[in-house]
Amino acid sequence: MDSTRPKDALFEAIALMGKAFASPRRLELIDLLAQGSRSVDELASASGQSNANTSQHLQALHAAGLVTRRRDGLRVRYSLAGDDVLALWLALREASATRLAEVQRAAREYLGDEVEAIGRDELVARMARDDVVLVDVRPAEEFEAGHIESAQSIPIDELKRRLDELPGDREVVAYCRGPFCAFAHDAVRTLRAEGRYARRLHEGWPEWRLANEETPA
Amino acid sequence: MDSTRPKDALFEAIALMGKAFASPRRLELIDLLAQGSRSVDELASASGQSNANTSQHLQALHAAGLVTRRRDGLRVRYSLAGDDVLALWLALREASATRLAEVQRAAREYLGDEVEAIGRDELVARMARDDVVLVDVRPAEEFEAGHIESAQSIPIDELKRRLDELPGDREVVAYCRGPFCAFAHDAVRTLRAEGRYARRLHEGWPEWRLANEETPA
DNA sequence: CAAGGTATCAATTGATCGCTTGAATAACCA
DNA sequence: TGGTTATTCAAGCGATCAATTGATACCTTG
Repeated sequence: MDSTRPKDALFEAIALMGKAFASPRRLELIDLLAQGSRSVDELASASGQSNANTSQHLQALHAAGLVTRRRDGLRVRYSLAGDDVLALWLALREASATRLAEVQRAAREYLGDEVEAIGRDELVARMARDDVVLVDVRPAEEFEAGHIESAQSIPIDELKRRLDELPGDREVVAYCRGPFCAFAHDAVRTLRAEGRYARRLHEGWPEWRLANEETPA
Repeated sequence: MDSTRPKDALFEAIALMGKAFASPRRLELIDLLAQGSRSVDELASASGQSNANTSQHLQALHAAGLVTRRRDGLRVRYSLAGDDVLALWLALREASATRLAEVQRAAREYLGDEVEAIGRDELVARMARDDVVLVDVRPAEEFEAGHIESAQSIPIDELKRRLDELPGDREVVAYCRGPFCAFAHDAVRTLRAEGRYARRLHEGWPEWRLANEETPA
């Protein structure tokens, strides 16, 4: 019963996709693409890598079936291949945060002191009562590529000088790219330093979108 | 805003887990562990690898937080670290089957011609009518480690000489380790060659168990 | 058609990975 | 205690991978 050879081929094929998740650079690219499609040099500068290296990693991701690309004039825009890929990335990130002390430590180091958070259910309830103002603190292009319905866009860079756009009588909830993105943490700290009551949404736009796709309105 | 260094540490930490999914051997070990806990040399012989090599891969999986181990007398028994890890493996397998032609080809090669399958919902309905007989064709130890409630165990090796244990008036549904396990396919082909009406359950025991954990009875 | 920007290719280097071999350790048993 | 089995450790070799560099291909604009 040495039927092991064709079985090896199967696992080798699956490992083609697994290998794509083995490099920190590629994970960062996937994380960026979770916000929406991007060109090669947008991704290169966002991740601080050379164009050539970024292109190479993107091709690896493409070979693994994780991303799609299409030409757009001079540029090539890459996107995640589908919501199953996004879900896979979120599951890996979540599992690593649960199981690896290294990840928890790195996250604390990167995000700084924990700030008060709010869950999706509570946010939905508060929004129904028109009780909070929801702020998307990601860069404007990402907001335009997709955002939570009733949110207003104030990129984290501009938050300090646009404080007066926020009504003073309601709590502020900030969200950004996800639980490992520092923007919402920074926003909450900034707002609290100004004496406002602010919390961060525990999840980011990709998680929100995915949850709403699964249970369509 | 060169906040990229601590962020790199985060992605590097997550990649520690990603790397664990980059080797076909380790994927095979994960797949075996999805059936239940196993000792090192059970895993070594099941995967056709040397003990030392298997032990090394298991330690890599342990360092990545994907498996737990405990001594049991002379042996060390490894298990998956939790259902989130199982879900992650199933998601990777599913995504790779969707996105990689390589995987589809290897699966066809390994499983042989497609045999008629049945989904979970239909099976549940038929079982409620006591209309089918459900057979677990995995090795007996795996059946004992956990199985679908009303199933009877007939390992694929013994199926041919135990055909008379199956009532002749009902359809047979066979299941095994999962959609990429050949046992159920083989069982259905064997039974059809004997003139019985048989189908395979589209999923295996781990998928069934996980689905029932999520929506507890 | 030439110029300029964007993306990819090709070749190289150093680092890491995967597997083997042989020795060491741990638990059990007589 | 000494023997046996299961697992792990340590060293080594070949193969693969990640990043750099410089050159090439592709598309648009003038």
